[in-house]
Amino acid sequence: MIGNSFYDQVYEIARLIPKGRVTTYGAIAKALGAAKSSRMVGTAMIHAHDPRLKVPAHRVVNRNGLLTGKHHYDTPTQMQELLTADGIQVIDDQVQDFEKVYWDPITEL
DNA sequence: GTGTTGACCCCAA
DNA sequence: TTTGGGGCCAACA
Repeated sequence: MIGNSFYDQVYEIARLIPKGRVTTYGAIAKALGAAKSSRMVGTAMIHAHDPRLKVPAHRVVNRNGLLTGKHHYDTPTQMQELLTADGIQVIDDQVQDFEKVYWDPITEL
């Protein structure tokens, strides 16, 4: 059963994020035609914990490339380690070379 | 049913 | 640099 809710659209795009790349909440919201609803993208990610969704929430960061949602993981380093495992350098909750690893769902999709 | 909060973003002073 | 305001809307008390 595939829903068409805003959340499901967010999850759909999040799954398309290539390994070793990241995107932002705002970019996803904008790609869905709801640029001002970027907040909802973040809220949706909280629900993304459900393993059935298979959403790589760790590849979604805020506009500054900062890991704002890391506190929602089991451990404060979980998100950072997942990104590092993807080949992304993360120092002090900040994605390094953010411009290079940034994946724009609008341009790339 | 109302009020507050929040993994955000943009703009102004 | 920090602070404040507006917008969006789901989840929660």
